[in-house]
Amino acid sequence: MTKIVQIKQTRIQREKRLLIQKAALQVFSEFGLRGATLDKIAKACGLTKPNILYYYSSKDEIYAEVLQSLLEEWIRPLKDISENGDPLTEILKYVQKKLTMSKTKKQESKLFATEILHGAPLTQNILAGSLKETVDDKVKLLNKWISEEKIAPVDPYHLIFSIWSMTQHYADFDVQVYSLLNTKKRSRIFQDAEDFLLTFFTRCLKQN
Amino acid sequence: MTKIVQIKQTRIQREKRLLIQKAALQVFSEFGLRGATLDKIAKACGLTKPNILYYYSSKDEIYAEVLQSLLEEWIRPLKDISENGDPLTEILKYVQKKLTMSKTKKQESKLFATEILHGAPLTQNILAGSLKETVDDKVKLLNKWISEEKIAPVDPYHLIFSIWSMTQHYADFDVQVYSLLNTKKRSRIFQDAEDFLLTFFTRCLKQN
DNA sequence: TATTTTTTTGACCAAATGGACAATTATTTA
DNA sequence: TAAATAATTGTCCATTTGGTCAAAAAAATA
Repeated sequence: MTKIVQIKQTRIQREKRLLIQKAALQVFSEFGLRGATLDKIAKACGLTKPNILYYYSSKDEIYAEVLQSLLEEWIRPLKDISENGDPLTEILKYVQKKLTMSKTKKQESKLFATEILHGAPLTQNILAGSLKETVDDKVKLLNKWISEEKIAPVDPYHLIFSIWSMTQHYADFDVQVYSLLNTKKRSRIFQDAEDFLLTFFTRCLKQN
Repeated sequence: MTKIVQIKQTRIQREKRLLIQKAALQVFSEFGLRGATLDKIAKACGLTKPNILYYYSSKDEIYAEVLQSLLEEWIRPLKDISENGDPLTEILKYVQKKLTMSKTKKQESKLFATEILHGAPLTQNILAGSLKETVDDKVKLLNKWISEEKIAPVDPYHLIFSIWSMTQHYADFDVQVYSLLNTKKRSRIFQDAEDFLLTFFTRCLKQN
């Protein structure tokens, strides 16, 4: 008795899986893991529920895959902080990159936030694993810059947390941010945010 | 035909409603509105499901009440920023207060975050109403301080956002924060965070 | 084009869940 | 303490939802 295992994905499989992932991201980020239903995902991508379950064996599997690919993207820009560039410039570039992600990847940011907020059941190992490695690495670099007096002394862990929190705020809490600004300021949220953040971190990190 | 309407709450009603609220906060903050079930809330407070529904007519009503009381608490400290105190000191005091709330009211912070993250369906009117009023009021004050050159110039809206995001981060993303710190630093998160934030805002706002 | 393989779907199922309700028990009040 | 009111619970129900399955349709392949 041999079970035939399909190795290579067909064109249709590639297309449909992507289609499902996109719809799932949308639905999961709006409703969370438990609030999202297969029917909603099905509707969002124009497939039937059993059809979705032909490509993924369960709702949780879809969630896990969406989350996985999102996490890699989320970690990446941190790695780009380079030992060779000008310290302040490198940090400001990172801030800018994260802010841009909040603008262009709002759904991803919200889904990630929801996952962490609820205890990161599927993400904990990644947080404590590859993310921690990268963070520890950059913390060392920041400490080096501090000891060389290239940036003002700060706790590098908390500096990283502050960058994450301030930039992601514009994605995760967009509803609140919008509610509090008038129409004029609403239209230039991201410019204003960028100006603010760059000024802020410059004042805080510049050596004088 | 007269329907008898009970005006005054009995002792038992007061006690049990509070009991339910506490349990509900716990369950809602962990699982979100949709992930939370009446059974979980019932278990958490040692009552039966029908008994809970004797005090609240639906799960949504419990959620609304928990959220309502949480929101008032959430807005309050902002109002305390006083025109009369020293500007920088007033702002730093607010930062400290918010950070303390992240430490002592973690569940509340998480529930609030989840609500906003998912579009603030029950909160939007409060955000655009009484919160916006308070924020606008403090923005004026900050602008006044800036024009008087008592603090360095910044966009006051984004300054407020930055305080919220950085302080709440320690409650909402606690799992991530913990995962990334080693044991030693873990035990003094809130001291380190406070040092960091006070240094940070001082450097950013001090007039020189 | 005939055959095989992949894809799609309608119908169905079991578990979970919000909620109703009548009957019972406990507490207040007269 | 008797009557009235409040509180509690076991049982039940309808809906939602994740998931199954066999049959039909479509696509790929020989």
